Amino acid sequence: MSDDQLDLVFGALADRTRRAILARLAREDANVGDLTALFTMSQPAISKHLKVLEQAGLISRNRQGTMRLSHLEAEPLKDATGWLADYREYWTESYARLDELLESLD
Amino acid sequence: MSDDQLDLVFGALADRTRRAILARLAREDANVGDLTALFTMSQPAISKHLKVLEQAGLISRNRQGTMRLSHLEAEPLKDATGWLADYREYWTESYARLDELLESLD
DNA sequence: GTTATCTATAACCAGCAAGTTACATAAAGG
DNA sequence: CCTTTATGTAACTTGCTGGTTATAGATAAC
Repeated sequence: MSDDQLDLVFGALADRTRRAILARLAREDANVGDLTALFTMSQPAISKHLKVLEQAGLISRNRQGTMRLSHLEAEPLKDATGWLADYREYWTESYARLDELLESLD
Repeated sequence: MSDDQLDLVFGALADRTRRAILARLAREDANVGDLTALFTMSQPAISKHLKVLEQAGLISRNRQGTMRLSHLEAEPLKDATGWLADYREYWTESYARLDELLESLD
């Protein structure tokens, strides 16, 4: 994954509103109105966040009537995880398998 | 991990210079001069990046004579990976084990 | 074609981020 | 002490981020 792409992905994840949007989209696709209702900010603000997420490749969007549904595209999250994984040997539990960590999060 | 902490960690990772600093520190601790030599920017700029990394918990620093050694603290990277892992079921290879991905990166 | 609904865009503002140069501070050595 | 080396801090500039309001554009319904 290129530095440019990592800039976009980590930059997108650096905002808690955008992380919350991703969490919402993980459950189900949503339109702009749905997402706006979740936060205390204006619809244009949400549209901007969606644009950032789209440019990072984290969501795709398609029209459904007058609405535009946002859909989670988690592939870049995998790539970001891959980047982070290079450091797993420096974690405290150096030799614990990562999926054990993952289990512990459930 | 708190939203505040995730803001700091992902924010720190959103800059390629800081990612490169982490990559360097993964090999060996380094002082500010060492790190400055790796980039085309001034020493104060590097000191600022180190401050950001320190506030995110990604490095620790201790004096060694007139120098200050930066040391990688990868625990927050584990936490960030944990956050990302919640989305692993949405990745294309939905049911591939994450450690298989990790192997493929070596 | 008018209207209503949903979303995008434009213009603006405040604050922060990332860099600079100049200078201050800390520790070690003669 | 005075100097040298290494690093931090202050002040400043530039540009981006995240929000706002107002308005424009696209689609569906009538």
